[in-house]
Amino acid sequence: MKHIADSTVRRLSLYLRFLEEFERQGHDTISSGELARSGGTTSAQVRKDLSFFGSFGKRGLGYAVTDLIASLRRILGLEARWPVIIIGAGKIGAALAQYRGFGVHGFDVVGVYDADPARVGERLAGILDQLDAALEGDIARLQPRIAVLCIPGEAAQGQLDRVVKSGIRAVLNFAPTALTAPEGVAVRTVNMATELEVLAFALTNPEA
Amino acid sequence: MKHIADSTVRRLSLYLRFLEEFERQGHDTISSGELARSGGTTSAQVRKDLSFFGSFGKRGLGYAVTDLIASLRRILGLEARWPVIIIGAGKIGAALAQYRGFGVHGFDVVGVYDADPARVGERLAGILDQLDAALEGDIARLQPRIAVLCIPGEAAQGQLDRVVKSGIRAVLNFAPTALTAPEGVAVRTVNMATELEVLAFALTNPEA
DNA sequence: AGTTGTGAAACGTTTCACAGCT
DNA sequence: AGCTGTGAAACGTTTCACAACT
Repeated sequence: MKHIADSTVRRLSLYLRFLEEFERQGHDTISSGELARSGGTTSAQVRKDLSFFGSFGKRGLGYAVTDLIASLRRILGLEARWPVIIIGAGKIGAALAQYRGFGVHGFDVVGVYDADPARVGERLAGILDQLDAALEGDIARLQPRIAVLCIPGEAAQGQLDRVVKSGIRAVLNFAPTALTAPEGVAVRTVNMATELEVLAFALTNPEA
Repeated sequence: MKHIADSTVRRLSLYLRFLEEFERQGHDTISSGELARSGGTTSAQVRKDLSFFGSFGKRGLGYAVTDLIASLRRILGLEARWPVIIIGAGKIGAALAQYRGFGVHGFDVVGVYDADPARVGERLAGILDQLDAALEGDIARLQPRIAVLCIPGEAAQGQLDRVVKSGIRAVLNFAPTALTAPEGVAVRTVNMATELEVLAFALTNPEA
């Protein structure tokens, strides 16, 4: 397959989100123009994004909402459910562990780990474990495919290396550090400080 | 000023993060190559990013760490502190409100609002307020420059319109919805579902 | 008539490569 | 000798515009 741009995949995810809403509202077809408005893009962009994966519409008519949802779910790899572990049960880790949206979108939190498993209390009972040597065994047993890192910056690279060594190939990083991973491991970093600084820059340089 | 790419601003923020660490380790000069490694990019990219704003290095030598930190802080608009309000005190909103990293990086949480101010309890006491008609008055009085939306998707556009009408020009959105804002208002959306779906795509299409 | 799918053009970003300083 | 700063080249992404189809 030809290489697909990150920006394309991000938009496909947004289209899917909007289509699900659109279907709930009882619509059964949608045009690239309507879909574009939802994602803050253009109709040509929508058609181009989809064209990388095939031909899903009917000329003169648009796209069948239910079919397009199914196609996008298949393209994004959401036909199966994805088991996820969360490393770090501080405020962010604990908030994510309890976030119901995970499950709705096809991701199952199968484990939460913290160096101090007492820290969060009974709400994570049954799922919060000691972050120690047992992690490797748990990964082998539960086969999580994605690890979410919610630990301090200085611990992040170490835990990333560790889960990669155990076979995990996708990491979502909330630590405020750029991480390096071997070829074939997907890492996405969500960095609060950077997001705020981009906004500070925009406020400081309104014309840029 | 020439338009600056979003990707450039993001990298500047990462460079700053790394430089602060590098300074703490006692180094006083750094080359574009060393800085590049930290941000997962190339030395030419680092030099190009900086060149949009001026000339900060010494040929043959590199960059003076402390000076470059000061320059980046000025470029990003971090010389003053930025007052921030958080709309929504659910799990994510409450976690952010208590996140110390905000303050460290020059952002002050001056208000947290929720439709039900009883929900979080005493830890946000003195800062958590009812999300009601008083918001407009608070914005006029406290002059926050950035609003962080931590509310359900269906409420997000409404609260965005509201804070924009009160004069806020920068919004960080954690609701899983694409938002529209008038020209001149910077909006950044952090969407958990999309981040996970990009990882699911990467796992499903290892070659793409 | 209306909308898709898609090559080609336009645009933007990154990489190259080297002149110019220190 | 070493490293920056930067035009120019290469590359990637978005937009255009229109033929193809319903």
